Amino acid sequence: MPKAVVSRLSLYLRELQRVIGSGKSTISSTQLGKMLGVTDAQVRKDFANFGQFGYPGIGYRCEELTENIREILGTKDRLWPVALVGCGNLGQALLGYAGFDDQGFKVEVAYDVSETIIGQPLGDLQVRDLRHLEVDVREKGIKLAILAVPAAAAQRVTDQLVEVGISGILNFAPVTLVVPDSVSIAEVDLAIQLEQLSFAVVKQLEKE
Amino acid sequence: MPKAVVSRLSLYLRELQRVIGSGKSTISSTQLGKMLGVTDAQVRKDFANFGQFGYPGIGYRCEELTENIREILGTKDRLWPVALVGCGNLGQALLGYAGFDDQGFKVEVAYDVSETIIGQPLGDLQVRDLRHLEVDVREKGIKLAILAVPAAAAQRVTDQLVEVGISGILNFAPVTLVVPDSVSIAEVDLAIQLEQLSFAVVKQLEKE
DNA sequence: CACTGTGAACTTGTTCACAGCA
DNA sequence: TGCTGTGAACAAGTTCACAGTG
Repeated sequence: MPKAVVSRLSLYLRELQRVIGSGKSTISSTQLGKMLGVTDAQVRKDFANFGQFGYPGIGYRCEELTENIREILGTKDRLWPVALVGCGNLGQALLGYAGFDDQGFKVEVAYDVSETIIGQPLGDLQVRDLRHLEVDVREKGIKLAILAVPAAAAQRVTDQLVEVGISGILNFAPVTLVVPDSVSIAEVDLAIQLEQLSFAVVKQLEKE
Repeated sequence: MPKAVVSRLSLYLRELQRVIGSGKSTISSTQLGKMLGVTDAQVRKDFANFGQFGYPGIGYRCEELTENIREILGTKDRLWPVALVGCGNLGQALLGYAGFDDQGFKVEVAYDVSETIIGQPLGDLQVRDLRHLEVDVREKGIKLAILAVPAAAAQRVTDQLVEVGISGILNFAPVTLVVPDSVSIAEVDLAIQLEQLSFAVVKQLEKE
């Protein structure tokens, strides 16, 4: 199965939630595809990887499809506890960021190594010493971590995360992390995103 | 040309900067490829899209290659002025985030629409009323914007950005933005990234 | 000799086109 | 009729393998 499929599933989900909000109860592959700029065949093929969710002549029932996608992504009837590691500027903002909760994720613990930050209240949490990581992770069954530490510390902290059994890391440090195959990484590098835009803009200017 | 090439260019650049920092002056496609998990042929093909940068028998000169990539991405000898739109939690953190400057981007202005935020100092800037957008963008020659407003406002603000001539938008709102073809969008949706991890983790667990 | 650059082979991912169903 | 599900055709992207070069 193409791995771009999974990221499209997330996008379908996002659109479906909007569609449901607007009161529609079914949607065709053509309509759903248009919303994110893919063909109708693509939409159907994507879902076909996981089963048969549609109704010929009708389309897809929004509520039902939503549940099916959640099931596939692993966020149905489940709230993933997440550890936030690094409570500087970015970490703090991420904690404040809404958007997570209703998608099935909840930041349960926040860590830092700086004496001045440890113990501070942050949202409805209190920043904890990274030393507690191992015990907390075991106790709370945490599998996912958000890594918002400085680049220089990223690999070292990652090694600790892997050590205590974290299986997925959302990495904000501009560094290629080395992890075992059993651990997944998602990367967000803001400079890289801006570079992509820069390239696109320069190319566009040339075209004119 | 495959469009994944451009994002790999950014990654090559990131690694090269590390390599240069460690004192190496040349690097082979094999070495560079290993750093981000691609084949040596891939590395060479990627660069071949833009010219001939390597030296048979030697490899690539790191400094030179870095400059060439910057040239391609449009960040060589140039500092892109960027507008930050939305100065809530996330917006503020993004402003504080380092990483931008030395990559050729500088947030020059920050906007909000909330009376309580407008006028507040933020880093070495002062939050401005979004109404000034048009004049500022023209005066400062701004082409790129970071959009960190609530989902509900995202499309409306985007329309304004497009209107005043912004050509690239880094979007943090969990919404598919509609823009003309001449405008580029890069998306960062944190919930989607976590969903990708959730899927990967669930799949991994099944495997065991 | 160690490496790049590149056409040709291959693999992966997308679209087409139509059978089958409500 | 309006739509899904899907094999078959096609397109895009990646790897191979080797000629060419300092």
